[in-house]
Amino acid sequence: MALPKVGSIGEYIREQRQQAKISLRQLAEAAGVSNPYLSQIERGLRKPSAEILNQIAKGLRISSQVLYVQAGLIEDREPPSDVITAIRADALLSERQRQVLIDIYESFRKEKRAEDEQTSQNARPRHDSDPDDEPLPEEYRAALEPYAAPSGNGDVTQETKEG
Amino acid sequence: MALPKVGSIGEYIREQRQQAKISLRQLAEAAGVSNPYLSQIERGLRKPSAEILNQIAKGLRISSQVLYVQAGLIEDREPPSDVITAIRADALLSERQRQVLIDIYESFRKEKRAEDEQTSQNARPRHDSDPDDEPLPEEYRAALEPYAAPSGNGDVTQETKEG
DNA sequence: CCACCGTGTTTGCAATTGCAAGCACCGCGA
DNA sequence: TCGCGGTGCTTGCAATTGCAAACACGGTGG
Repeated sequence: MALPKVGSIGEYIREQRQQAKISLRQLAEAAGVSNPYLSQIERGLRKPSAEILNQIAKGLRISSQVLYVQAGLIEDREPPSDVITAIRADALLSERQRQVLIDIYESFRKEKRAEDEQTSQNARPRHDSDPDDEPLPEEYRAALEPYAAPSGNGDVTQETKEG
Repeated sequence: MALPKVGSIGEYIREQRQQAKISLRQLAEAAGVSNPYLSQIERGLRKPSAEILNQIAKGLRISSQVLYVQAGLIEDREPPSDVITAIRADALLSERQRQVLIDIYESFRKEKRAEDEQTSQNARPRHDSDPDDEPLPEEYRAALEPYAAPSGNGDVTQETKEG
């Protein structure tokens, strides 16, 4: 199962909510669902329907599709094997944004390739979870600078941005 | 709400099925749902969950997103956001890199939307979700703050690294 | 004629969603 | 010491999903 567990959708929602710095009740009201239910969803005790998922996405002001993908509901779609192509095809990005995204992506690819060469052709199927293996190199920091969210939503357990 | 107004999704499924020239039972088996339930769905008597919808889409060999749109679950003018899908499907990225890329992409989208609203308020595609929803709660300002400062200088594009 | 196989539909019922009400805990001010 | 408002969590319960079993109707052929 390459698709994420159902529980991960809850974690993802919670991460997004905490990142937005809003309380569970606030999001519940914004999304139009009850607070206890949202609590259960976030802890993976309930599997929300698409309708609820959609409302939560609205409440979080994020794409519904992101949540659907997280929930494993949109994975069968033919994946554009090319991230670059997808970025270029996205008409909702400005030219500069597109360029930055492609830039970052290529940098990531380069870094990954370097890693790969280091580890030889030792077949490593997945990186699994190496959360803090190594921070992002400086090059990417430059690209991220205007947004300056190094941790993103990846790690909630540790606040890397002190002071 | 004893009468779900999801008739269109059922009709659409039935059309697609008949166009594919397969029986209800065949599609039910291909989709992994029971025949009677599929029958009820096609006649609009039941509102299928996203999971069922996804399986039906698979059985029909059509995009799940099309069904979601038909079901009104992606009514939010979700653009060709294949970028997310592509990023998630790209096995050459580490989990962390994927997260960062998606994060940046979403931030770009948010920023673009804000720009759009600023430039043209008339052509706004009606993003109001609920009447009791506040126009733009302050909470989200806090959420966007680390990424972009709308009030300040929104220009994010800095020459990344390449010349 | 009646059994057989196909179509789609109706009927109960277990399992689940989603919610209202309430619980436990914490920080703050009187 | 209380009360007040905030956080998230637990508990029953109505409403709904989704399915197994059985139904009605039509064609085929022994």
